[in-house]
Amino acid sequence: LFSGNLVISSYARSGFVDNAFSVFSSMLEVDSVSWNALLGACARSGQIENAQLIFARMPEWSLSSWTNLIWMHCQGSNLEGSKRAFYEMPEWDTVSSNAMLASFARNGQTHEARELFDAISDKDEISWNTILAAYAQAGDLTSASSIFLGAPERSSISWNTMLASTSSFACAAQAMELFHEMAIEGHSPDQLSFSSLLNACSHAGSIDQSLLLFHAMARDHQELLIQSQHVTTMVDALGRAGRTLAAQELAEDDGRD
RNA sequence: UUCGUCUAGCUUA
Repeated sequence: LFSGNLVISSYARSGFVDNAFSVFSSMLEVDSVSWNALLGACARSGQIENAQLIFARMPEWSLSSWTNLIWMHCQGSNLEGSKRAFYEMPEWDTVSSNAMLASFARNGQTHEARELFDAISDKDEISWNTILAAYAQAGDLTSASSIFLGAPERSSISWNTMLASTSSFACAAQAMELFHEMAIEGHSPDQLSFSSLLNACSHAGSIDQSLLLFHAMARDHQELLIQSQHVTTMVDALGRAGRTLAAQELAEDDGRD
């Protein structure tokens, strides 16, 4: 049973829903973990019909089952679906509330997100990061900053959330500043931080600044390796700016066409 | 590590 569940969940994570199904049906005995793992497999791969069938057939519903539904509808930007599941479930915990919070955030419902956030009694780091993301995605940098500063702790995810929002809703200089503060506070910028920043520069129209930054990345952060995705971003930015020659050079440096 | 929740861009367009 234990090992069967382990196999189902690993298939679920890799997106092999069919395999998860066959393991499930071949098991002599299943429990609620098996059912939830199977439900999670469908939810993750967006098989909404199947997920609903499984949900209906499950012998019992746990917090995990409901949270899977909320999360699935969140991924599909189906706010009503998330809310239906959330309000139908008998009790809430921090994880299910966080999932609902994410759905509000993704669908731009910052007020409802805030109400729910305030109502969560045991807020964890994810609750804070999710409400932060709600404001960040809506471009409300003022509220985002106050959440960011008010949170009990700031992880790399919090920093990246702020950085991404600043990159798209404020100016490149501010994004750059955050980027440096992040490092000073002991959170190494990662691939996400870089692409936000590159994007900020290219949207600011300062292609030359992007190029400088790009080369600085290669120099100062070799431990991150310049990933081809960044090269792609740069090439695209150059292309959009009509700098086809520079784009070509960059692409060739990277060994592509 | 037997099940559920948080961040960007690019691509698919």
